[in-house]
Amino acid sequence: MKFQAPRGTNDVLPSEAMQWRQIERAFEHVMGGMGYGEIRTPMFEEIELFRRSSGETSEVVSKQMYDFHDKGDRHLALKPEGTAPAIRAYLEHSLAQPGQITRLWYFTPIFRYERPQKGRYRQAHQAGIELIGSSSPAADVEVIEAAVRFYEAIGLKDLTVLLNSIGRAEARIKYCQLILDKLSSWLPGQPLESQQRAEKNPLRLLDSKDPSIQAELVGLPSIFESLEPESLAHYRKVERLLERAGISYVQDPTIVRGLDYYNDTVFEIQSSALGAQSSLCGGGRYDGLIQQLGGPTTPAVGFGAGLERARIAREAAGFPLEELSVDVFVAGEPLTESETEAWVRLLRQSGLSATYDFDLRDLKRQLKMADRARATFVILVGPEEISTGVFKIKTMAESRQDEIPREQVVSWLQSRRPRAET
RNA sequence: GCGGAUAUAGCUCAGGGGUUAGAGCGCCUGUCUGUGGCACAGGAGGUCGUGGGUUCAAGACCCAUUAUCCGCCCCA
Repeated sequence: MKFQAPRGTNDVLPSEAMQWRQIERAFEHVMGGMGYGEIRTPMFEEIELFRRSSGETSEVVSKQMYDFHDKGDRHLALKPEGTAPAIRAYLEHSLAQPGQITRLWYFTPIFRYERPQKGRYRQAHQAGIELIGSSSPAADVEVIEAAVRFYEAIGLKDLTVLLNSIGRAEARIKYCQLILDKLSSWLPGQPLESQQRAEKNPLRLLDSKDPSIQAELVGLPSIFESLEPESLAHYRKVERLLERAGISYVQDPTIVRGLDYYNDTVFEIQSSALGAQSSLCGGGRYDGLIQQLGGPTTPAVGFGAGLERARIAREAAGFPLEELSVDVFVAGEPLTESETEAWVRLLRQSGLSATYDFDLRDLKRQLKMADRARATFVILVGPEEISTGVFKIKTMAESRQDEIPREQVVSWLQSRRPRAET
């Protein structure tokens, strides 16, 4: 019996793990710099939390949750997204202070039972932020800008920010009716799939790839004509502030989001490197969610970013996998075994990474090992060095060798190491 | 959940019923006695995804199953 990782899950091996750490660190750094604090929430929650927040009819809740009953017969679900748990914790611990703004970031695995594809997995990782307590368009823009700055920080270019407004519930209902009216004579003969879609969320018909639907929708007025004046003004202000921030965007009426809690501003950031799963990140404003979860009426905005997709896009953009490396390989001889070990220990305690050959085979072989291990330096610890107190240090990439007195070795290495620990 | 493709060495891939299954890269060893990379020579490594079936004979054909990829759907 051979085991393999469950469908739609991935092992992350050391060289790829380094990419992950860079991405996570960049996220933490960007969000920290904007005044966000980290929040960590459990891997699973009461299933009801997600039903109440994302909406019963959303695909995520109705079909894709990993849910289970525990031994106490609690009905739980592995979290399929990051916002609802963060808000739950925000309310549970009374982080809310009247009139104050709360900024949170998180990094979490998420779970969805879906058919896997590149960029779509059953366990994925999501990083996101929630800006709670402001209804200002400036808050929307801060959140969008945070996402953009994060992608810049990890070196991704050629991204597209897609922006839309879906207004408030009443405007949305009105607009959906418009869509249904437009399709009323056409819909009855259509596949069940389209009909169900029309029933659950007519807005979703807008981003259908079916050309016949698109043909039917020609001439449909823009959602902006149905928006309440406040929503429209909010949207226009977001546009102006984005321009002022130097963030280019494309207004896209097909961005409607799959989770029910959004209102007004919705956005996605896309990369062309990702095939069908082109969305790197999605978010928007959710002024009704906190009340829905039992809190006071509180406006909020946020986004969730898929990190697998960020990593794939980064790889497609030509970022190579990092090679594992060590700073120093200590080459010794059987005669100098204890001194060799002592050097390894000293270097490690001095903050340099160091390894050596346990078997202390011949020098040629040890140099080869050092090469394989991508050591920056090799220090030779032989009888000669020990008696004279002057050590030979090879800088591998430059094939050069320096002779350094014992007491200067550590500082010599530290000052020449390519880059400090990241 | 629907449609399609793929699975052979650590990696990328050839082989399409008939002796001991191949290449490139990687890995190991030697040429090389305190000096890596390069070159040359040699070597290790495969129950051909898994389980059944057809056949004198299956890596190849058939069925099932698992996984990955592409499109739909959905979204991160």
